[in-house]
Amino acid sequence: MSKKQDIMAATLDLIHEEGLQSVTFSKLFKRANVGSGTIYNYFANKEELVNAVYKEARLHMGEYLMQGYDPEASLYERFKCLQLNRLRFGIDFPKEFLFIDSFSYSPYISPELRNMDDPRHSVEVVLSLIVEGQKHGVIKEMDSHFCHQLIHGIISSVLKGYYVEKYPLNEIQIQQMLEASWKAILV
Amino acid sequence: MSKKQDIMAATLDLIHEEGLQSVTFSKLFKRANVGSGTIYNYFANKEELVNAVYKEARLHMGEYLMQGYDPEASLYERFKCLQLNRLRFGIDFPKEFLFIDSFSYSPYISPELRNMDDPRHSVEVVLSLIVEGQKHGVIKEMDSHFCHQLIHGIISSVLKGYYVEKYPLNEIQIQQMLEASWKAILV
Amino acid sequence: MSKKQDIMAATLDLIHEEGLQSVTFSKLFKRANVGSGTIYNYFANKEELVNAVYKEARLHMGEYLMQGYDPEASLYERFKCLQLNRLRFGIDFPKEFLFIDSFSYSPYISPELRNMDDPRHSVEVVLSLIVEGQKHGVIKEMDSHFCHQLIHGIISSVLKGYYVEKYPLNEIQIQQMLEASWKAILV
Amino acid sequence: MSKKQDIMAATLDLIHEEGLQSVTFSKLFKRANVGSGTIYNYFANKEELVNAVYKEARLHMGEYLMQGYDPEASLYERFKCLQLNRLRFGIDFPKEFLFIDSFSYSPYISPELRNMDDPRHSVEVVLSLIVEGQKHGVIKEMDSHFCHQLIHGIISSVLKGYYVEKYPLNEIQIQQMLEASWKAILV
DNA sequence: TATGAATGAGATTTCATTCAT
DNA sequence: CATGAATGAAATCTCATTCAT
Repeated sequence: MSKKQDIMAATLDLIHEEGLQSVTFSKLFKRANVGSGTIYNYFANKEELVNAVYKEARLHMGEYLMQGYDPEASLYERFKCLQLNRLRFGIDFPKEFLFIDSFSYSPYISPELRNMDDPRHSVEVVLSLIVEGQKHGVIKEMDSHFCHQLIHGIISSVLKGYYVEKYPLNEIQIQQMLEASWKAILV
Repeated sequence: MSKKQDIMAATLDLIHEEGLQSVTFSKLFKRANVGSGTIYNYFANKEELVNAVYKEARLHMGEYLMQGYDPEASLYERFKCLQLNRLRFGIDFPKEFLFIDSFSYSPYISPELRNMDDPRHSVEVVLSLIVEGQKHGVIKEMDSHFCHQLIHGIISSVLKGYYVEKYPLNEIQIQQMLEASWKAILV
Repeated sequence: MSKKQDIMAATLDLIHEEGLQSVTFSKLFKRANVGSGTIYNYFANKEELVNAVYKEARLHMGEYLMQGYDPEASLYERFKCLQLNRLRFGIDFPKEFLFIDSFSYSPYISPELRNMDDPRHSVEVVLSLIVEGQKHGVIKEMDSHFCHQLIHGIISSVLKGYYVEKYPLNEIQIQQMLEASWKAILV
Repeated sequence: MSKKQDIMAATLDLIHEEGLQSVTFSKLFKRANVGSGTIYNYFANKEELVNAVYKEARLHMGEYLMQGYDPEASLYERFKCLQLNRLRFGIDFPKEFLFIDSFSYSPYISPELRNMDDPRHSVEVVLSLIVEGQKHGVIKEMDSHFCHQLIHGIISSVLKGYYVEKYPLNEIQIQQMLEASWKAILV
């Protein structure tokens, strides 16, 4: 792995373990096993580093969300695919997921980055799925971004409870989550 | 307003505007219009200050959630009251709401504080409401904490989209949110 | 003496002893006997500090140049007063003099500062003295700034040779310098 | 041009533009268009590089000063030749001239280098010219080094005023400088 | 209580130098 | 010879905290 990757991975680890406000460069260098000046070959400062980590995590998640997505499948099948992919991303990559969740609404992340779409256009896909469902009279009429927030909010919240071990997250809960988020937006 | 209140208000303002990691004491003193030593008459250090602000916000929210709560009302009326109170708290006190939301899972807040209940027992009330609904066959069987996360996640998420001006949040959206969260957990 | 004065005096000392490029903050703090953060209460950074020291030295020299200056005295008496004052300033305050001499034409000093006049208007006095002498047919016609440089250049150069102990600088040499600079600009 | 020459030229340029204390190796490499390790093939460290640049500039100036010098010419002709050569060197090679002027008394330059004479013995020539003039009763009796400083000081000072565009430096001013420096040391 | 100049530990950042290619 | 990524010692700078007033 390249030094740059080492640094970004160590950054994500430390933010997850101790929170951004206690990530110092010296902890970072030790963790990433690089010299103290090395970071400046890649990032002008801490803010740029954190933004780069955020961007990479978003790209990773965007990629993951589209796994196995079949544009020809039924509306519900596609909904289910997107919701499950998101949940599984949160289960498989808790550090990335929590980091994105915490910083998406933080002043640390620039608004352009917050509103970025990814190469697989996962954001657009969700939004157009919602609009399509509304056109077919299956999903309730409402602002598509609002609807987007509804179904994602459920996943985030369920994952956070799982992360602090309020409950397990196995097939039963996964089905409950899926059902809840689908029923929430049906007409 | 007392010096102590000035300091706590300035802390919340700055956390909201720039994020905890960029709140420095010198910014705080300028904003609160107090001398740099004054804070130490009230708080032993920065962590204590932030915890005090968190505690106050939690108490404020706990109080707010129980406004107009009638234990004799119908299940749905009580559900509606709690959900609307929470949403309205987020609308009326965005700084408090976001602060609680961001730091509830942060290492900066002591675990005892994170798990605190308030004098009005708002957390317990929600959980027992869920259990009661399940006993009556109205709410779907699932872990009550899981269910709690579902309905709160919707509110948090909807509010965050509103905060970044993705959409307005007037009576129409409020009703949509209410309906969505109720349908999400019905049998 | 105030901390600010301590810092500025230590800066001048160190620049004189080791040159600007080897003045580090840690040497500065030790020499000035202040804590490492103290400087930032007074100067935003090193450049501001050096500029402040330069400005103070210029003010000091401007003050010194006008000592005993009698506007009613004869042209030569006034010339002599100004030249002697400048030379004596160089003898009495070698650190200030050399610092001004070295940095006046260095990119480190902002052009506004280089061209500053002082409250006693010593620069203007010299220039108008030259113009007056030219009007009376005593001093050769030439650009007054050019003439200014001629007579100051002699002093600077003589002082620098003295500083490295090429020769002593007692009454004999002082009279020789005075005579040379006067003859240099006569018609 | 060789890499070595590129590096030395870039060093002189940067010192002229920003001052020695802000010449960093990374600026140097970019300017000289060489890799960061290349310099160590030619110079052991920064100090050696700067000393090499100083030495080359001194040799260049020493060579230049003796241009067209005719040992058989009259005393004034020889004086004039040396003074004009020095002035013209300053006009044609401002970076070299200023660099020599600034660093001749700086601790960065080793003392042996500061006191070097050049292969054309320009320093000795000036000093013996002064002594000869005094023997013939043309130049006023004074320490020859002192006299040397007088006439060089005029040139340096006039050049520095010209560099910061206080006045032009064409034939008129050149003659005025020549006359002034000659009259300054006549009996 | 309230203040704010002073502090210094520790954070960030720079930059001359090395070394594998 | 030439390169430039990597280094880490040393520099600059920040900021929570103290303390005399």
